[in-house]
Amino acid sequence: MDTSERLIRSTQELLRDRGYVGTSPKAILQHAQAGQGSMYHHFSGKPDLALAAIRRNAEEMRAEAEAALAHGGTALERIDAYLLREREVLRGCPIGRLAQDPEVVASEDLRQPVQETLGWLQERIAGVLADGVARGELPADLGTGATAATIAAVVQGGYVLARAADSVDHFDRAIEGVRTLLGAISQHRQ
Amino acid sequence: MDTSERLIRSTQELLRDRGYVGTSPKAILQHAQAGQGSMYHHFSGKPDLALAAIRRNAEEMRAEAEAALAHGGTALERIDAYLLREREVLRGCPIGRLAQDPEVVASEDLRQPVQETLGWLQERIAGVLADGVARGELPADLGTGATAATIAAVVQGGYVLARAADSVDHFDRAIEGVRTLLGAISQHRQ
DNA sequence: GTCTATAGAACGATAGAC
DNA sequence: GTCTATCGTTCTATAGAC
Repeated sequence: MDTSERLIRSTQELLRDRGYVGTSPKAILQHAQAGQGSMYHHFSGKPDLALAAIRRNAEEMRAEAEAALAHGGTALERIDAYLLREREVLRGCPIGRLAQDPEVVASEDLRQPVQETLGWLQERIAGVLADGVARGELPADLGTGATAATIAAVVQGGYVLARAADSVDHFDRAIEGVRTLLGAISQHRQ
Repeated sequence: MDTSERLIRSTQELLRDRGYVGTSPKAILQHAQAGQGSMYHHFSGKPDLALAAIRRNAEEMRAEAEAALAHGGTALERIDAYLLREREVLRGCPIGRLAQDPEVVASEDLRQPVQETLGWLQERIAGVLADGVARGELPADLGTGATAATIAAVVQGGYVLARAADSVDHFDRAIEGVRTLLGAISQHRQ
């Protein structure tokens, strides 16, 4: 693996674990086993390298979400596949994490991939729900956009509750709650 | 207002906006209009002052949540009062914010009030839901604990989605979705 | 209690040799 | 492309005068 790639991957890890303000170039260089010169040869500075790493994290998260949501079955089975997919819960969401970082939110460039990815996720979930409505699996008056936002929020909030309690159970419990609510509404269809 | 109080309140503001790793003693002192000596006279250092500020933020958040949840009416009306209470959404949750901070999570002392507050919140919501079940407003087989976790997670996740999009609408949409789901289940009672 | 001065380390970035 | 040396600043904390 070349140095540029090692730098990006190291930054992905550190951004996820410590956020942007909590990640120093020095820490990245140590993790990537690279020298000062390498980083400033391949990237213009910390924001540039971080942007590359955030985009990579965004691609990966999108691919994993898509893999779950593209499954066959009913709309609810596809949502379940997404909600129950494997996650490193206590490390937090590599993208959602950054929405809480003051310098990411303050920078149009750094925030853009975060906004795009979470926006895409909600639209993708809303599409799956709309399929379910079209097939008569879900009530016709289900607000697909609002429900999709709720599903995405439960996952993001689940990370928060789990990290606060230092326990994956708290994530699982929030997911269980929303799955129960969704299951009840599906049997409630017109 | 005395200096100690000004230091705590300034730290409350900065912790909420920038987190623990993003907040320096220097920034606190400027915000509080205090000198270097004052801070180290009243507090042993950054962690000590941060702990005082986190506890204060926790008290305040708890009081505001309690005010909403203690309202009269049905269980769902009380949950609604909580979900719809005024918030500075784009600033994020003063407590949930800290669950994403690497140094808060790494310190037992700093994480404790975060864990306690979010734990209390979920128990309080679960209690309101249990009241609703006892009164026949909600289905007997509602998992009150899991549902409470979901409600708390939607709020925390709503902050994340809103900050990512730089738009309060994204918070409101997630809240709308969970209110609709809860409303449907309440008419679904046995 | 509050001030200024200072400490040693880490911060993010640049320079210039190889 | 990568290295080491260095820059000016900020970080968190301490010292000592007042």
